[in-house]
Amino acid sequence: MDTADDSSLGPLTEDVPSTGFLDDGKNTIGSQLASRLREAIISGELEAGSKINLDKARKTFNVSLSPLREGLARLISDGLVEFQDNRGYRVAPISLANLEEVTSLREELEVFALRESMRLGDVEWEGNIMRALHRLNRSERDAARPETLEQWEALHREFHLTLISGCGKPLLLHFCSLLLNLNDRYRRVFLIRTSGDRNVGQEHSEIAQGAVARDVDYACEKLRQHIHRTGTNLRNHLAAKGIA
Amino acid sequence: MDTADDSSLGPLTEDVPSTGFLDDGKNTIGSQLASRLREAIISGELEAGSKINLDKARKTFNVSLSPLREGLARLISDGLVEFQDNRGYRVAPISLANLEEVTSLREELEVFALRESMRLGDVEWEGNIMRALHRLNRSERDAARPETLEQWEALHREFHLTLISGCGKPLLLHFCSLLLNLNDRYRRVFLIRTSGDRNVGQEHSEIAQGAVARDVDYACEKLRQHIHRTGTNLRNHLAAKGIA
DNA sequence: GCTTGACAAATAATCGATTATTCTGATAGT
DNA sequence: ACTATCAGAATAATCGATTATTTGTCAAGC
Repeated sequence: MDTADDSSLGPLTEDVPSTGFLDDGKNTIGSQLASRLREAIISGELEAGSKINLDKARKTFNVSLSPLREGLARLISDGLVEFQDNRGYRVAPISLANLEEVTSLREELEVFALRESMRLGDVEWEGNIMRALHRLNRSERDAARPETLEQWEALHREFHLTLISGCGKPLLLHFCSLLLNLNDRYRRVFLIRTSGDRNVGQEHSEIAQGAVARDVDYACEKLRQHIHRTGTNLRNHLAAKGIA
Repeated sequence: MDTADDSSLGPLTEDVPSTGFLDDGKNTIGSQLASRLREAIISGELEAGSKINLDKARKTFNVSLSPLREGLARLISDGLVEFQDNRGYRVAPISLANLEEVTSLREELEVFALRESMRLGDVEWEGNIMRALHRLNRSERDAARPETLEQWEALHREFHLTLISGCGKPLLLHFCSLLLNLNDRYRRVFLIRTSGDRNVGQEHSEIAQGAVARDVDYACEKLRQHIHRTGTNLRNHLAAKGIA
């Protein structure tokens, strides 16, 4: 039980959006690998805690060691990969404790960032929220079609990041983005569909409405509850699968 | 004005504490480089914002590209180095805005971590604080002898991390450690000696006393003020040097 | 039976050389 | 003069091979 089952990881063919020009920094093999691996980990394609064998990965992706290490190194910053000298890389493990920390820190940091955004955000920020909300609410999650799940996840992530994008604190945004990554991995791996007693769409709407209306206490409390509920929900799913 | 003046960076000879055994993970060249470079950046030896020329660095440190990139990649996680595809690495720039964010986030995160530590920390945690405080207060900062500054910085960092080490949240500790790194760079570069109207030693003592006495509001407020004062102090020094 | 040590296989780290990309600055055209 | 273009230099990225370290296995000794 040492090596990840990477059977379904095809060779990398990054889907460049072909917006025409403007090199947005996904050019090197190392970068493409980082994206590919990030997706593989968050989606659960690479099992949490499993060792990443460099030689096998090299063959799987048809690359040399250098860009492979490069890509993996970046995922360390994301908290998705762990590393030890002379022992190589492994997919960051998951645990109840980790999930609870991620949830707790999201409540603390995302709410703080939302508060700051409401203090500092301008009209463009408001507009971005409404757009992100609309796109998210229009998106459908069909468990039968994985690509819709991926799409929803991307829009959901986008919504949460947009909410706090007005805070003017790059480091804080970075931390939140990181926590969101970790959180999304739990959802994608453990949550096929959201629990029945929630209307997640409405929760998002309430947060967004409160934010643009600058009702600080309301919006922050709604966001906190939203995060907390997701945490509780996920915790139950982890417990059901016997994960400590 | 593109390339860092790395003239004073000697070849790497990591001072292994030679505690005898127990490989604590500083064995590879990449790791040693990471330590060496981290120190060089925090101490200001490598100028903020300067480009890191791989070829020159390779010669300076007498290493090959692979471990050099490896080491630099780790400093990206620390927020001390920035990277762009095909354009290489540069020392993370400093700015008033960044200092203010670091200070603001330290107030938020370190105080939160202290509160959690006071809620969860055990007697060992208390003991560690008293030890760290004692060692810090015994250490002297003599501007004429750089090694005492380094020593003080290490102990100071140790004290702050120990304070919050009982929080049981590895990710939070990681964030705080990172912010402390960034903060220390500002201090080491801009602050030869602490401003006259402060008794930093007493501030540390008050925080520590409050923490072990579990006087949550007192300790947290003292810590917050401590961080805030340092921020203000540093901001003045930056402003005096005309840094925006 | 259990530990210890030596060897071999597997794996990670590093190197030197090669390829790809970006930067520079000289030149030609407007 | 000013901008655009292109060759050559500088620099970053990648590769394939080599070296170092760890892990697994098995036999000897207790």
